[in-house]
Amino acid sequence: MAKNLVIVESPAKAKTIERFLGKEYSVKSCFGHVRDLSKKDLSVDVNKGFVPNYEIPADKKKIISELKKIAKDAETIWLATDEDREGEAISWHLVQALNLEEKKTKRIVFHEITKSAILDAIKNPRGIDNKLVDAQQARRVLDRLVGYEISPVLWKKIKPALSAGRVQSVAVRLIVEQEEEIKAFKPESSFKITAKFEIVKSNGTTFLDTELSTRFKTKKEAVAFLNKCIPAEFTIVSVETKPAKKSPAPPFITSTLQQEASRKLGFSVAKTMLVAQQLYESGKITYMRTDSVNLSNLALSMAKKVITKNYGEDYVKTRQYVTKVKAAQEAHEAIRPTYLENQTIEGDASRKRLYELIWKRTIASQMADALLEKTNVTIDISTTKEKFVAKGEVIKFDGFLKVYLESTDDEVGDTQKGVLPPLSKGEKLRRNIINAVEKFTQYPPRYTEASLVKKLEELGIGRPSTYAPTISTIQKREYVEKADRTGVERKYGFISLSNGSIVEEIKTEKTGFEKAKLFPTDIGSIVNNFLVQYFNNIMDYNFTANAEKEFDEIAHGNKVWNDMIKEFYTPFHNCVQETLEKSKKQSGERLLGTDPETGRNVYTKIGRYGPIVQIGESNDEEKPKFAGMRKGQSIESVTLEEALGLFKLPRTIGSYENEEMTVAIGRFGPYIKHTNLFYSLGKNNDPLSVSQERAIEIIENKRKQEKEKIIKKYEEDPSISVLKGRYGAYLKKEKKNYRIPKGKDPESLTFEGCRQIIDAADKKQTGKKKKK
DNA sequence: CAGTGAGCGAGCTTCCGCTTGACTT
Repeated sequence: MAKNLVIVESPAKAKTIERFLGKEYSVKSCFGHVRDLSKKDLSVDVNKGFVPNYEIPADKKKIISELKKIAKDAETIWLATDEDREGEAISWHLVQALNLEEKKTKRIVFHEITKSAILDAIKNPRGIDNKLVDAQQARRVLDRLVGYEISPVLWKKIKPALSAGRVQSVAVRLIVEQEEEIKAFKPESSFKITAKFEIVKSNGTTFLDTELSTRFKTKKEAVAFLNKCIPAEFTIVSVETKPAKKSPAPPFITSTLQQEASRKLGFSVAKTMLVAQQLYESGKITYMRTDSVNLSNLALSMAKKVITKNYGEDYVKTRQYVTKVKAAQEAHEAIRPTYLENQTIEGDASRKRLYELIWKRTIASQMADALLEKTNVTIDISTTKEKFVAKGEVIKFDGFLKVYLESTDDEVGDTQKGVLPPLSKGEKLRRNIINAVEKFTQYPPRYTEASLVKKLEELGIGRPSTYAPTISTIQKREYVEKADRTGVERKYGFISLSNGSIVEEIKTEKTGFEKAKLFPTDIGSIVNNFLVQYFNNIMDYNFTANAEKEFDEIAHGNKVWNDMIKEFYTPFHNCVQETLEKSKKQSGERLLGTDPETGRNVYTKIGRYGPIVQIGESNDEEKPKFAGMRKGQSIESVTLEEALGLFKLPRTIGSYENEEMTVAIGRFGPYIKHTNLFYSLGKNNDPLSVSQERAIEIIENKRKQEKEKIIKKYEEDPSISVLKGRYGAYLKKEKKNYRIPKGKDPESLTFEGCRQIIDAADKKQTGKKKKK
């Protein structure tokens, strides 16, 4: 048994450290937090100093008993959890959960996983910082109080199973308010003037693209300007060149990795984290949940070596970046390749692409600035005071641009700047073509998953480990949905002057195209408006930042954590009580009009399972009729006609094989029912208009697919079959699925073989149940 | 997997932050 037990949070980290420390040390991981408030109830004694009631969650029991056993025999236990608020608390919880003796226990910290950093840490142990632990307890208790007191208000006043929280509710608010701004946005148009000039030289003609420094509000003004250009002389009045430089972006942290992987690779936030986790576990990159842009000295010298070898000494510039994120806790390094000499790795396409992105970003961050020369050319028009301007940009030294350039969120790029032909002051230019194009102002951009993370980080809300889960929570609760919009056609004016004549045209363009953007749902808007009205301080964008200041006070010993919580809780709890008493039930009800058949009112509102349409009042003698709304419909925008259409279902659309076919919409979308079997209509078939022929086609298609899935059937028992599924071949008996053990060929599986697999699996299952 | 929705009332839902597998059809 080793004399020393070292406990870290991540098993991958444990493995690495064990190599550095040798036989005397056994390095284990505790897999993050080991104790938490019980999920069942509030678990905070609000009447007695907010004492938290911690327990060891079921999935942590095993690891705790294992650590207990090793700790008992060890001489010294080294708590090497992260050096931040949560990490300090994990160490404290370990002491509590493992009953560690104070004289046997030492707390150590390191920021980079290198042998020297770890040996250094071992030489400088300390005790647990109880003030920092208290700050974490305040954070934990505050989040519990907010989440577990407001959520039940929503269940009563809006709909069951909803949730509210310090982080998720503000994330939803950002999206709802952005959408409101977009709805209120009135695009304004103006005419942008561009001109192409000819430069005639003895060795040929070249062209110069320019833009007028002013835009015109109306078509009339634009036409008047073009008319003035017909007789005009165009003269270069100035050519200015000045040097400029571009610097590389800092190395990746969690949020910037998510943004760049989204822009450059099209990854969702969840996918980026999944792939990064795989790279981390296989030792390819450093830890992927970090808010620090810091690189270890080892990494800096490795980068210098690689850059010198690949691109030459001129391209090296060692840089240490300073973290801009205000709430940063900086327990880890930036995200970088473990071995910078590996420009690429083996593995599937996603891993390879994400790794290469990280490699480029890291290397570029240690490279020289790019040196540019910017040129501005101003052209005088003899008949009017406006000026044409040409802008050029030449790269004199590419520096870091050789490897990597950060992308931006703006989809519409500026006109390409490039090399300008040689020009001089006083030179006369010949007009080739001048265009006036009507341009519209753009509504504010909708959030993508990654740009929402960026915004949250700027507000200091959420942590690297929670960005991805938060994004998925607000979608799972159906507050927000990720969707595409095809966009609509829009007419715009186009006026052109060439060869002395002016031609006016009306052209069309696509606008409002969106891809994978976050849209608020009806429920999201209703919940948000309710929370903003009744819990304005929690919904304030500065609530978290202010709370963080108080956590810092606690960590510095200037404030007692229970006092801080009390100050918050007393008015907060009053607010909860008052809201329960005073607020009305929110259903987002909207009167659409009257049903022409019965004359009854048609409403749309939130029902127990989501948005519904209702015909008639609930206290009418005849019961009201209900229908669930379809995906893509919303309380706000649904029309009376669309709403009434929902009541045309279920409808019978004829028969097939002497059995009736009916079409309806269920929880999983529109479907056809035939002989008690369900066939999904999919996105492309409209349940209101789908024909008998098309329905039969769908049924036959599904049958064919089912047939193709079958690899094997057995005469002995027709309920058993070998099928082809998403994860390869599997066994099915009645409604249960079974895995086929590795090494067994599904094609040649005998009936007896199947029986054995099923029996073995069933036995294992009952065994598991007994254990529980 | 699959057709709910009023009202009645039981019993349930919920937070944020730290970390990974075991499992899927």
